[in-house]
Amino acid sequence: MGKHTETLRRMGRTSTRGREGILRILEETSIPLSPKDIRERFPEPKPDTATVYRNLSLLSSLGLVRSVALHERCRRYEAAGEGIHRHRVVCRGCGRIEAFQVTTCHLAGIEADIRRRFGFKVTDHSLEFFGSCPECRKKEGAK
Amino acid sequence: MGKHTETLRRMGRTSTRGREGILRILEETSIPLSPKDIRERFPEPKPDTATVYRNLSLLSSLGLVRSVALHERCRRYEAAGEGIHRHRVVCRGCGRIEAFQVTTCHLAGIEADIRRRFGFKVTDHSLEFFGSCPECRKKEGAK
DNA sequence: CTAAGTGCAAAAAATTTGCACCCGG
DNA sequence: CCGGGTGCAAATTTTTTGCACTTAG
Repeated sequence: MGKHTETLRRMGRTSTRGREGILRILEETSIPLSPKDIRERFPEPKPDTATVYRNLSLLSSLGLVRSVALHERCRRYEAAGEGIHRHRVVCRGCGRIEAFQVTTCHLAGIEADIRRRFGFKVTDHSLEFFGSCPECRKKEGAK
Repeated sequence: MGKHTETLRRMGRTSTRGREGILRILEETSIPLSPKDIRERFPEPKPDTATVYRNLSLLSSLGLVRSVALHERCRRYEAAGEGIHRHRVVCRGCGRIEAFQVTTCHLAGIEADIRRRFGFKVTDHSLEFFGSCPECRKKEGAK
């Protein structure tokens, strides 16, 4: 049916309104969304909160979605996929979030180092920046 | 009284058992702890959970403590300070956490870039790695 | 038809808040 | 003594779970 039916099918899962919806919603935004945000963006009838959580957890384990931690009370999620590799800057003042792509991730060296030192095989990383956006800096004076 | 009385005093705050305790506990561990972990490591009488939360939030705003997001249900905290700059590797299989220091953080370039592109002044970042530890890789076979 | 997915209600876990009492300076 | 800090209880918020009903394949 939807755009992701195939992908889900290939992974042995059914394509449902809840799953298609979450994937679509996450693809339409550049900043990660909380489960609540996601639910609210569904057209009526909105899926149950429990369904959103269950599907996020399933899609995460399939690698189609990834959780992003921005040091808030709740987790956020973003679409995950092949070439997708984004990072974020979060303003400590107003909470504004900007996303950007990094051309080459300078972290390959660190990952190799981790492999050597701990034997951990790194499959993923998360990198977030925090600071003040132009507006908040202006407000606070010459900080 | 305690080791941190001076620091707190200088920042216009009182030194109390709760605050000294949290700072001491976080300095004694290399992996970040959850509020619950922290409370449990207090000798009797343990402070109230609310007190732990209130103090973590205060110490965070003073920059003496920092929250670390490891994509779990709860936040964790670590001691923050001058030269302290640690990152972590988390095993997706068993949850084991290893901490390590990075000699030079390769991120200065990215931070400058963010400044140029968004006008954000980056004051901090968080970088976490996820993967499988040697034990979990062994268990799962030749992954 | 049948397993997998969903809604609904309730539980569990994490975090926050109000208020009265207590203690550090 | 006084204001900030704490305990205790209760409220909020986030996330999970059990169960009966529905639906995709």
